[in-house]
Amino acid sequence: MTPFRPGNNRSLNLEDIAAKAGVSRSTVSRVINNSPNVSAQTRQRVLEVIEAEGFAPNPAARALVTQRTQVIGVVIPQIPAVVFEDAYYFPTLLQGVSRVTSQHDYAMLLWLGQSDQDEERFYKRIERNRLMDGVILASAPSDDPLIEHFLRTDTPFVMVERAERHRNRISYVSVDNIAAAQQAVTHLIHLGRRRIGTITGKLAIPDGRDRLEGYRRALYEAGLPLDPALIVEGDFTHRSGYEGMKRLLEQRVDALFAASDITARGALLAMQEAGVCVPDDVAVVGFDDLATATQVTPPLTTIRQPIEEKGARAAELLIRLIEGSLRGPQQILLPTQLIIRQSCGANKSTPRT
Amino acid sequence: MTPFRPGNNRSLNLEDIAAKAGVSRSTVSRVINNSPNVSAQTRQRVLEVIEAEGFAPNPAARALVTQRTQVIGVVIPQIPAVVFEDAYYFPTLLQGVSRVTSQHDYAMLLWLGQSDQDEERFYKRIERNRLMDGVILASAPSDDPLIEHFLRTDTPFVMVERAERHRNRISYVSVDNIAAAQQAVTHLIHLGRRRIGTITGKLAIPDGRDRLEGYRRALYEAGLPLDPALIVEGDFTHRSGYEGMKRLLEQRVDALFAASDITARGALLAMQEAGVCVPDDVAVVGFDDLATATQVTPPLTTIRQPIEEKGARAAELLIRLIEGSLRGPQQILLPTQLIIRQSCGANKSTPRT
DNA sequence: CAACTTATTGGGAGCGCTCCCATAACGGCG
DNA sequence: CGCCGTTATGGGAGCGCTCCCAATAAGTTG
Repeated sequence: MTPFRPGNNRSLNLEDIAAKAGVSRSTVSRVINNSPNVSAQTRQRVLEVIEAEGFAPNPAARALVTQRTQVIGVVIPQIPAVVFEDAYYFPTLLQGVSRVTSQHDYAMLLWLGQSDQDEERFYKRIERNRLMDGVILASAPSDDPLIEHFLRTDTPFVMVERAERHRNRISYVSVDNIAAAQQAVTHLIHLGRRRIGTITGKLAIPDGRDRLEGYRRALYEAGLPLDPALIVEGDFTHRSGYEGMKRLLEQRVDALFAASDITARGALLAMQEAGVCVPDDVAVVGFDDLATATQVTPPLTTIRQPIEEKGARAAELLIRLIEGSLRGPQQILLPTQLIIRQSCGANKSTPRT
Repeated sequence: MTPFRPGNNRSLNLEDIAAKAGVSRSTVSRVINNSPNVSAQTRQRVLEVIEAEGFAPNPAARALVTQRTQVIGVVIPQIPAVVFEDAYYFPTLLQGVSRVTSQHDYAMLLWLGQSDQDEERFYKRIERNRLMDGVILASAPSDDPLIEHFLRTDTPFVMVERAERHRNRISYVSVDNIAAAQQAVTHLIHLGRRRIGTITGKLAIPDGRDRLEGYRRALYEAGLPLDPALIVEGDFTHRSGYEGMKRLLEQRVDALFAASDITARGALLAMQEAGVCVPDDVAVVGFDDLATATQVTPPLTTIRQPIEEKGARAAELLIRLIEGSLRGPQQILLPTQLIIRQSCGANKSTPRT
């Protein structure tokens, strides 16, 4: 990396390397871009010079002509509520994205929405930025203006939630939240629970709505009534779990399906304070299988979703869309898994791990 | 954003805008760069065209000549142990960085170390990348090879921990971990605790070492013996808190200073399982004041450090170094605050917030 | 009113790369 | 041994911008 600094002697370019290797600019370019039309010995010689000089081509010059930057963007518009509470989720997702971009030699430009700040400015900055070959859009509400913009400008992008509004034009990587939630709630039903409450996630986000839908379907399939009083709207946060559970306790629920582990933890706290025993009085199932799931008492039964893989697959898909080896829209659902620990009461002896 | 796509009609450039406004390329450039030598009415006309067309100058072309990209990097080499456990820390730090880069119209390139993957490749990719005007280096071990590299290549960079090895050549933004830890432990001493154990952070990282040093100094100042058996080496993780506390309980400690809130939570869990009462049997003080501190029972007494501000100040400093309005090295220590809740036993009635 | 500033504006050069085309080198073959 | 298809190499053009300098317009002054 060689940014400009006062007095900086300019860094090497193709011509310099060419001179040192006794060839032309073009040949060096061919070597760097793995063009086949270079003799083995010439290639060898050039590579040696490149290595010795630690040369790397100027990405700006390259981008100027190729119209490619080898940079993808990751946009997370909804910082405050979601990211900070569910703090495990985003680093993990980013980790997955990072793993794949690294493999494919892309860099990752991160855009975090600011709660306090001008939203319009945020969007404008992203829309005007022309440094990105494509974008991963995470936890965006389904009416996010960027969706329209990317569609209109034909910008490759991948969402990490199920798309709704333009569902047949949008690529995404997600899990089957409906089926997963249904499995979680059905599990509670099989354990004999009948008054099952739920604290939902943010209902502006498909994941939140889908998990609620899964809850509904499980009750319906089991022929149980759908009691609105047992559904508390939350937003994935700890607080919404804590407050929501207080209300559900008044309804004398015997089980809880929480839309995230963080929310479940908030609910656990409320029950602990109320002297309610988990799982004997109330059985609990969470969602995500964050690290925190095993760090509470009792350890949480939950739905494991492959967050890191979600990020990785999204990045992979995006890069293929950018490079044209795949055409959109592509929609991928990754499998989830019900992880049974103690909080649901099905299992008295599972270890913490 | 207008990446290349097959069949894409090339996006607008200065010349196009100039034609539409009836001026020359140069004048448009002057308007965009706020050069004073443009008549008010010309400027007005050009701005209108720019707005109407949604034009933004091609950053690659601009970077090619200015040698500036308006991009800073954020490098976090130590993902696995630190980021995932202490998951609140990094999003918050990034949030702070993002707030400031957004204000100054910089973009943020994120580099996450991969646990499983070729470390050398990671460093090489960063060193070779020439898209960054400067770098923020977070949670790097003090012998991180990037430090040497940035110094050698004269790349502006800022660390968010106290620098050690080249301390008089490196800019950083941190908190006074030593003083903060000392305050925490002194607080325990004032509460009458005498067998105070500590579970340290990662000792390869200055923050970890400094917090241990603060612990030492507090004991020394109070004339208490320094018992090596009461010092358990950890790494900021929940697990190290859980395991570490088991060992400390054998030593019959009456207080714990944990190097992070996550670690404190692990310790709390171990004590809960052992039937040890907090704060009556063992008083606990953590570090960081993460959201989780108020979400456990009892709520954690802890040292609050301004993580978001740390990121923001680091970004601000970096940008000033890049733009030359400040010369390095600059070293900034932000204030911390002892937040007293119930886990130390000093306060029986504080609410959760 | 000529000479001289000063405020605007236009256009050439060049940043470092890729792409295209022209040229050179090289065998193999009739 | 001349001809032709490869294969390898070199150099021009141009991506879209900024910077510099020249040119023009406009205003000032002796």
